Amino acid sequence: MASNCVLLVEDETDIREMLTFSLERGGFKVVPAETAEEAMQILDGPLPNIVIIDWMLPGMSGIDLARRLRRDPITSDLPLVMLTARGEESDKLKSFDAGIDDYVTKPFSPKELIARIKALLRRAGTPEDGVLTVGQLTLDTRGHQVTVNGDQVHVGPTEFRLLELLMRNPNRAFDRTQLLDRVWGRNVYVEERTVDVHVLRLRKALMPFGMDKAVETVRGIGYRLSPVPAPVT
Amino acid sequence: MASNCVLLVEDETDIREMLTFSLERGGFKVVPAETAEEAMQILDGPLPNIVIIDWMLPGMSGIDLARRLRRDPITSDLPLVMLTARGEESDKLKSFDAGIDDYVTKPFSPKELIARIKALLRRAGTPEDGVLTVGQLTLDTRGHQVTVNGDQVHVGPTEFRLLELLMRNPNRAFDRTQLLDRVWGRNVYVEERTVDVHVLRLRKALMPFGMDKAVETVRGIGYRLSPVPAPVT
DNA sequence: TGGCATAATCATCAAATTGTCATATTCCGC
DNA sequence: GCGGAATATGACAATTTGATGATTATGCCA
Repeated sequence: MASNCVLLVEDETDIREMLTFSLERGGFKVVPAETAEEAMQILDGPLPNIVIIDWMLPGMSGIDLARRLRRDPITSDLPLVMLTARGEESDKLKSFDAGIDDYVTKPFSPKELIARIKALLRRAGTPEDGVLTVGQLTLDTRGHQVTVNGDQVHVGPTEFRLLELLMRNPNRAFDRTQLLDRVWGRNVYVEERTVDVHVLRLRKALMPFGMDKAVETVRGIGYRLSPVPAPVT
Repeated sequence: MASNCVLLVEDETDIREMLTFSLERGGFKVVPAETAEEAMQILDGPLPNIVIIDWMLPGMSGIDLARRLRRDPITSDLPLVMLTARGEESDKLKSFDAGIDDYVTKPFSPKELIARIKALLRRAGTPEDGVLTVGQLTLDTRGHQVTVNGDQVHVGPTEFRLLELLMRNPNRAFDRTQLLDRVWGRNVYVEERTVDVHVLRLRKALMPFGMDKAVETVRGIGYRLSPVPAPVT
């Protein structure tokens, strides 16, 4: 399912179509559902990024759907927005109590709804943004951690920066001058051979995991990180 | 700053007092500020869990304050709720655009505001019950208690705040500057080495429970809390 | 005002990291 | 296969960084 995907659970055809139109114009992919039951069926497949639920639904009510989604571990983290015609305070409180994230009363401006959805997505957004992945290798820039299949790899600060550069540019070969400039910093004088040593140390650290082959030598040029170790020729 | 701590930025005395009363009855600790400038000064110290900002403020406006908080890395993650008398759509859109999380128009029901705050705190990863859990570690922000498998661990106030920050961001490495800013407060001058000492004390306190390994040193960077102590490499 | 608990600083020791060199080893064209 | 160039590797000393205990300062409460 695409990135900005909204599951819209609304039984009234005209409102559903109006919202679908507005949301799509707002850059969202919309999957419509007419009932809570249909919504749950859809949620058996790939998850959307957010679910918008109408309070009044035939069959299972919106709030029951919300409770259900919160209870299921698979959907319990999904951002939920409740939509309703009534401005009753007790309804709002019940909804929040059921675990929804936001509540919008009709009539509402589609723009405001979109703004609220975006704010919610921003807040719910996967906090792990600093994670680079190349093949089996994982580098967490926030946590300063390198892992192979979850196993922690210990590398020194310089090797970490070196690997980070390589992982940000997989398959690209850097010569030693470039590496020195970008890892050590410009106008810092160190021997070019020093790069070799750090590449060696990086490989040694990766060796126990069989990933040392990922750092390839480009003879006459420098080094390159390969997602898949090159097949032996 | 206590667990469910709300920074309330509101210049009108009666509204501020009414809100303070309601919020405290709702289980929040309230820190009031009359102006954006005062709020920023407060935010130089330990951070609250959420900030409620009135749209209309003397001096710097509420929306400018919101923008400012979003721009500063230290406060950029703070949940923000905008409060306003006007129901103007353009105001709402501008607020959401400035990065706020929710928007409530006066007159509003205090109960709804509290429900929205709780929903936001839930979404933002700040548990309302004040209990953080990372691995076997448990930290109760309300009772100011740290436990490992139910056994109480004694830590001083500074160690407590330090641990709280780390537990709110497991697996994330902080350098000493960040820790000083967020645990000690900004513009407080203390030696960077002081962090080491408090980390040491925290580890010592956790040692009898074998959890001292959870506080990991990230050489060249700072420290990190790991849910599962890393296997020796 | 003492006394106590916590905090901050400092000095020192231990450990990790780093750059360089000397010496293997590998690669490639011939 | 040979020779030279390029790369890999192991060792080492200097430097940086973190850990730790002693010491002093600070704040709080009776």
